[in-house]
Amino acid sequence: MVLPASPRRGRLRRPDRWVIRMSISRDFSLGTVDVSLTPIERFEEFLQSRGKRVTQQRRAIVERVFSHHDHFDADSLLEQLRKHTGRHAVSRPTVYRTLTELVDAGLLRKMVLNDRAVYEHDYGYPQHDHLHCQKCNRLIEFSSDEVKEIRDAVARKHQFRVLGHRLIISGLCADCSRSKRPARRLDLI
Amino acid sequence: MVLPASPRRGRLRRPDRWVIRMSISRDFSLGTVDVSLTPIERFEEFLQSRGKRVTQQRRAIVERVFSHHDHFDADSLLEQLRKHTGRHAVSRPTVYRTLTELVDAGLLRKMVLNDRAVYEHDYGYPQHDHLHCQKCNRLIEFSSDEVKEIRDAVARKHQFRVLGHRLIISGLCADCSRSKRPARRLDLI
DNA sequence: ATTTATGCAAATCCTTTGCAAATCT
DNA sequence: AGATTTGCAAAGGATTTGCATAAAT
Repeated sequence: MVLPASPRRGRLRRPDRWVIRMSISRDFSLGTVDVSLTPIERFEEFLQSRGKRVTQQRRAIVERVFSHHDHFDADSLLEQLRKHTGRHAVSRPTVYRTLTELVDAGLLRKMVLNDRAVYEHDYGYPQHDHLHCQKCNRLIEFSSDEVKEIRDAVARKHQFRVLGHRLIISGLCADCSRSKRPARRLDLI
Repeated sequence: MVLPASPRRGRLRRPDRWVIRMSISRDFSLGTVDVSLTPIERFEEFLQSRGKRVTQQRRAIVERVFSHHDHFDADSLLEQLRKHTGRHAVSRPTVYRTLTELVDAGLLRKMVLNDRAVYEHDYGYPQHDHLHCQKCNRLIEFSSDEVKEIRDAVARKHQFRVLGHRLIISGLCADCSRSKRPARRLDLI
């Protein structure tokens, strides 16, 4: 993902089995990510289990969010919805509210980069970590079993019950380290 | 440091003050941290190299910050300054401005936990990562050479120039995983 | 004597909330 | 019908900034 602007993609069909499309850099194969429910179905299940309702807005948001694999923030999602959903766009508060629900439902993961919340797919997507370019803001995903091993070993030693981890390696991506312009200050990782 | 129960933006009032419960756990020896300059000296050097001035406020802040090893945020620093520096306290904007300079100078590291910026010593302090308890907010420091090795290997593979990394393992600390109360939602790590 | 810093108040930015109207089940 | 959601406008909270004054070189 390159934070400020994000690319657009086509609409989401409804395949028998949901397929993840890629668009950002990724350094591991997805293999056959096998999830029995589509994100929308999974979300509806979640909503029902909590006595919440399946509204058009919630549906529109999940569809847009899972129409392509990318990192995004509330603003970019809002803009995508305006572009793609036209007059049925969703309001900003609803976007925020739904994003929170999607995280609760385990469909999205949230992280903070440069002082704003950034989301990425979680449901049906393999666990991974990130390289973050401080200059162009690009995110590169990578996966390392060793990280998880270290994590678990350290946790065990401290009798700590792991619920997750986040590793962000920050610096300059190949392109940016070639250019002369100075990098921005290492800020909020 | 035990961070306060995180007030989510806007929804809750922030507590007037939380108690900083002694310093944090550390799982590696400091060894003989060998730095030729004291933090204040180092900072003065930095300021001079940039044509900035050594003011009483900046001095007061560095002294307070390095008077003990702990994690802190702008508010707690501000309060410490009020307590210890009495009427010569420093204003909030100056605290923020100086904190930024200290990060630039390499004296402090900044991270975001529960939606607020948290700082810790960097100068003369060994590189390390954290275990973060989602329930009590405790931070446990640990050090692992392997993390750095993995980091560098991954970076090499991507021709990525590493400037730093951040690994936060979140979950429940030993104490909290014993207790019955439910953990808070995995939020902003 | 200059120039940079400080403090105050006000502004920003992202995010959340109160409430009446609209929408689900 | 009855309950939950939505959208709007406004509020919140951490952090930043404009500007006149104070302090450092």
